[in-house]
Amino acid sequence: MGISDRKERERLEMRELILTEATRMFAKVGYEETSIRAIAKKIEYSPATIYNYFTDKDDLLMAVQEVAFNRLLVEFAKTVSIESPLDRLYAIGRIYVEFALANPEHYQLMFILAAPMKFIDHGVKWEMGNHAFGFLRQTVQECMDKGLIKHYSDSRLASVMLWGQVHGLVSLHNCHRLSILQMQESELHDTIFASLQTLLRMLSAG
Amino acid sequence: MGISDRKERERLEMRELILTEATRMFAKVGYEETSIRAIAKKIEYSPATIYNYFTDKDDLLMAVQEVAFNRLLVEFAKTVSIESPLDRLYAIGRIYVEFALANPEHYQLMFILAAPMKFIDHGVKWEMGNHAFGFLRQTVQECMDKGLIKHYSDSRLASVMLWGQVHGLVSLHNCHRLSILQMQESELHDTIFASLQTLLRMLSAG
DNA sequence: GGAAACAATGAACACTGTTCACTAAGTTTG
DNA sequence: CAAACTTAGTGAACAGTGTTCATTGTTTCC
Repeated sequence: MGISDRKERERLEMRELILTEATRMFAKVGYEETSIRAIAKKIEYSPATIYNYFTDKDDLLMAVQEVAFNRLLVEFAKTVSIESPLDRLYAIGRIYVEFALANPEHYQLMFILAAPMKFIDHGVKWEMGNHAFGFLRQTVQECMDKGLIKHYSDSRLASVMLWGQVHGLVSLHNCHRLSILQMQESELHDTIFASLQTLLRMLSAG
Repeated sequence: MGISDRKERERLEMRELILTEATRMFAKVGYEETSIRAIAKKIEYSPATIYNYFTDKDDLLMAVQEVAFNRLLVEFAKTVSIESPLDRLYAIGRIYVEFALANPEHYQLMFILAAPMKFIDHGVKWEMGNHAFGFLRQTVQECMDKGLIKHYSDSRLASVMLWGQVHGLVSLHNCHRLSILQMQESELHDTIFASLQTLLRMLSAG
């Protein structure tokens, strides 16, 4: 049936139109500050139309989160060619930090906002998070297999420590809490990268 | 003039009434989910009355942040009797984590929400943050003076690394991002404390 | 050509933070 | 004591939010 194929295609195109605009606007002014009405106006449709393609704003948020995660994963994938797992680990951390600094609003809806996790906890898995974390953990495991990280025996624990370190610093920075250091923007960035490097050095010097 | 004294006192009492209720409700359901109308109803006043004591919701938020910070600082103060600066450092970290886990919504408005920092960056200092960070930094400095932390020469940098580590883990946990570890709540808590301990051990084993 | 399916929407609902003219009470003055 | 002034409290309104739903107009099917 060619007609229903076309309908399906048009439906996906419409969904994509909304999603693309939402992704752009969420990145620009943030999730909370972007209204359904504003998205509708930009794509020249009625606000109610959006609800024919997404059940609610949270659903839209989840879709944008997926887009953002895929962008991060594309960056992560560039590190597979790095042979030394320790170098690769640093590269992953660096990419994570750079992503967070370059896309603060997307970072927020991936790792900070409570909203997208509503239906998590109810048995539903957080697939995107799992995927990204798995990528990190794999490299950490490789480091441990080669005896490059000795402080830990469980790659999950070492990974979560690394994740916590970089997430902590970039999120403090993105919400202006590091202003107390009275540093220039570039100095702050350097501080974050240096902390990552220090942590890795200490972990590998076990 | 006794009357204007009484008026001043009554004004402060009214401010306190609003602030107390706001503090309670922000802790219970969070800042965003607490409406001015709900606070007004609870204290049996009109919503407009609140605006006679606080310029807007952000102003109220800042006042609650101060209350929350004072509570954290009271806990911090209990560590001054610990002689070993390294033990004291661990105690401070533990208190920080426990506070964040016990008061997630207050933690959020102290360290995560962007709103209260609007007028920061414009030259205004973030006094409460400075105060709490100063407390941490002092102990870190003492550790360095006694040669207990060798990886760093600047206590600011060592402090911000520690802060980043604990903030990262508790904030990931509080917004359910650590669900991917599929651990029990108590296991997650242990993991956070263990990470703090590991970091301190590594820093002191320089 | 008439019936069924469906995408798009205008209007409404229940909220939100916030403002402001107005009331009523308390305080100061003549 | 009464009149003038100050001030705390408020009802009503405004502009905005996410969301729902009956109605429209078009397309597809028989």
